[in-house]
Formats: sequence, C-alpha cells, structure tokens
Amino acid sequence: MSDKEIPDIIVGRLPLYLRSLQRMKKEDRQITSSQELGERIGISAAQIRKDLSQFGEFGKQGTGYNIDYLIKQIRRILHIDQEWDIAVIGAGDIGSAVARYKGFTNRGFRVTIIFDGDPVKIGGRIGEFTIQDSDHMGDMIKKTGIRIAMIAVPAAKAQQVADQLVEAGIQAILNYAPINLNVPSNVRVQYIDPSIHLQRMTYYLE
Amino acid sequence: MSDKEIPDIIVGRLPLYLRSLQRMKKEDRQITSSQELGERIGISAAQIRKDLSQFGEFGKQGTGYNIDYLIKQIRRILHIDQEWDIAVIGAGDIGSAVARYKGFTNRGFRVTIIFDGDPVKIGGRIGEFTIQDSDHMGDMIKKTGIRIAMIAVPAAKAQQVADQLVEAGIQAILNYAPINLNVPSNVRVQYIDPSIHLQRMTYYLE
DNA sequence: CGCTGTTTGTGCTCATTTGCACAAATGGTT
DNA sequence: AACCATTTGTGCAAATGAGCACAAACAGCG
Repeated sequence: MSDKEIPDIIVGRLPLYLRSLQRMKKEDRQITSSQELGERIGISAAQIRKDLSQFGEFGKQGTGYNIDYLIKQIRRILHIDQEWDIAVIGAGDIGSAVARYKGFTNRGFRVTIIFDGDPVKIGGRIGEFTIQDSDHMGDMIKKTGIRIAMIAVPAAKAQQVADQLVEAGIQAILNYAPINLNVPSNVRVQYIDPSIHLQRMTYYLE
Repeated sequence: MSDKEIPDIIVGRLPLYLRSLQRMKKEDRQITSSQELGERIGISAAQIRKDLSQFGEFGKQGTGYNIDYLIKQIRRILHIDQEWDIAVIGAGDIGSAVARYKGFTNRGFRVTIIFDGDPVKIGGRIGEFTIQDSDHMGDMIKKTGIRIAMIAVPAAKAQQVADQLVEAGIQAILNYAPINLNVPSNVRVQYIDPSIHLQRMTYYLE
C-alpha cells in the first residue's frame, strides 16, 4: 500500500463491503473471509483483497478479517467515523420519504433540516422536522455548516437549487431530480433516478 | 457494428444519453452532436460516438444526430419502445413515494399495483392505487404477467419478498432495501441505497 | 462546382481494471 | 514439533475500457 490516488471505482465498492459487514455483525458473526464477502456481494475474492490492500493490511492469513475491526477501518477510510448532517431540499413525496427514512442510522448520516418553497408547506411538519422556507436556505446552511444536501425538487428547479447550495458551501449533493447538474469540480454529485436503473435492466428483457 | 455481446458498462450509459436527449427535445432542439451531449453528461464525445456505434450508425457527418431519431433508436435498443408495468412491494414511505412518482412518464414505465402485508394498510389508498394484500402477490403478478418489481420493504423482509417475486416470474427487480439480494442469474437486480451514494462522496470530504 | 468548417465512425494506442496463482503466515491437530 | 488446511497480500499477465486522431461525409456558401 502507498498513498497514491485511489481509483474512484474502488472507493465505490467500499460502501458495499461495509454494508455487508454490518449485516454480518448484526448476525453476530465475528470473522469473515474475502471469499465469503465476495459471494455475498457478487464479486471475486481477489478483488476484495486487492481493494482493501490499497488502504492497509486488515486481514490475517489463515483466518480472514475481524468484522468489527474491518468495519471500523472502512468507516474511517470513508470518513464516516463521524455523523454527517444532511439538508433535504424539497418536501414533496420524495423529500418527505427521505426525511423520515430510518436507513441512515449507523451509516454515518442524519437528516437535520428540510426546506421547501411552497408557502402552504412551510411551517408544516414531517416527522420531527418543521419545513423551513427555502428563501432562508442559503443562510441557514451557512450558519449550520452543513456540507451535504439532497435535492428532491422537480427537475425544472434542480439546477437553480444546486447553484444556491453550491453558493452556500455545500460540497456533496445527492440528486433525486432526473437531470444532470452542473456544479464546480470541487463539489461531488451522485444521482438517484429509478428510471435509469430500470432502463438498464429492460435492455436484457426481450 | 456487429451483433456481439455489448458490455454492461455501455448499456448503463444509454439511459443517460436518453435522458439528456429527451431534455433537449423538451427544449425544442432538433439536432445535437456527440460533443454537446458529452458536455452535458460529463463524458467524452469520442466515448459517446463509440458507444452508439455499437448499435448502428445514427449520426450524420458534418451535422450530428437528429434528436428525435436518436431517442427513438435508444428507446428501441433499451426495449422501452413499449411501456412496462411495474409492481411495487411495500406501502411505507418509500413505496408510497415511488407509487406516486410522476417521473416514470415517457420513460417506459408505469406503476400499476402496490402490495403490503400490513392489515391496517391493505385496502387503503395511495394516489389512484388500492393497496393489495401481499398474500396474493404471487398470484396477482402471475395473472397480470408483470415482469418488473420494486422492493420497498424493510431489509429484514427483502430477501423473502425477492424469493416470492422470482417464483412469480418477475425478471427484473429494483431494490430499495439496503441489502444484497440473492436471485437466480436470469433475474436482474439493481439497487438504490442513498447511504451508499453518500458514503461514496464523504470519502472525498475531509 | 469547388472550398470551408463540421462532425461522424473507427483503427490503433494507451490506461485501467480484473483475475490468476503462489509464497508467506496462521491456527488447529496429531 | 511437524503437518495440514486456510486465507491473506501481491507480482504479473490478461482482459477490458477510454481516448486520440484522422479519413470520409456532409452542409453551406460564394
């Protein structure tokens, strides 16, 4: 292992390893092997070993990997040995579902605020949150120092929201709107668009 | 172009091209180029040309690509020159949001039925749908011939639901539960897990 | 009709990614 | 203590993917 740049494709697999490991831990397992992990995830054992070896030597020959220890290491690598606050923009169906979603627990994230521009919605509640006026979005994000946001507004408004978020200092965006966002290269964007995933599968159906 | 196997990574980019093209069409554009398309999506023009050339010659030298024609061709390649019916399993926050989601329009899909196992929810309504009893899921899917399903149940139940879906003849699954599914190799699975996307980005934040 | 400015499709090269296969290390067993 | 069954980390080779760069094709224009 050295400290040279890690390919993004490897970084992208670490969360999958982590998710599987956390599941094993929940099943009260202590130890696993690259082989078992690979079978669960559907990739080769060699690849897992090679990926992990980019960051250090976490396993023990003849034995495998200590699950707790490996979880801790991957969390550290991914910088989720802390909990990140997340702002949700848009209190429609998707924004509401995301704000109430329990699945961020123990995975490094916590939704802390939700915005919408609709006067009818502003002040209303979603779970434990009060919907904030998106006119104050920039200021509130700056004040709270939140660095990650999820965009859950209609496609037509997504780019404008993204611009405001970038201006407010947001550094990572998870975009649920079905549109490509244009942001500075120092801002990360990931996309969730169910139609894209579905289309990827229908290719294989006749 | 020949009819040999197309790499999955290329298939995966086609939906992105399509989404951008449909957006251009909405902007009343008639013609585009690999260069413009590449800039919008963030990949090289050469790659787009090479990807498309796997399936035929859709462009015209000196001019570019006719947007309408290219849309039609990609839709045909991805088998979304038809509309696919989709079954949603789970009427919680995510299932409800997906069932109401307007974003499938014109992209090849239509949610037609939603199931849940909770007696309190069964018979209730989500938008235009009446929540069906998941005890009848297998039968109803077989009867309707639906081939695509979305799993939006808790992680603990996802594998069991997947097994039932496979048994009922489902051939493609979009899984919102944060867990790897074990299915026969003739069944396609895609995953949507926001935590995974977020973790992929926090790696780059210090 | 010839010239100019574009843009495609693709051969070839370079870069990246994956996988094999094996030495070294480890724990358990006889 | 010697042996056996495992499993890691990695050098090297094979496979896959991306991009350059250019001939060929085309539209517009004088």
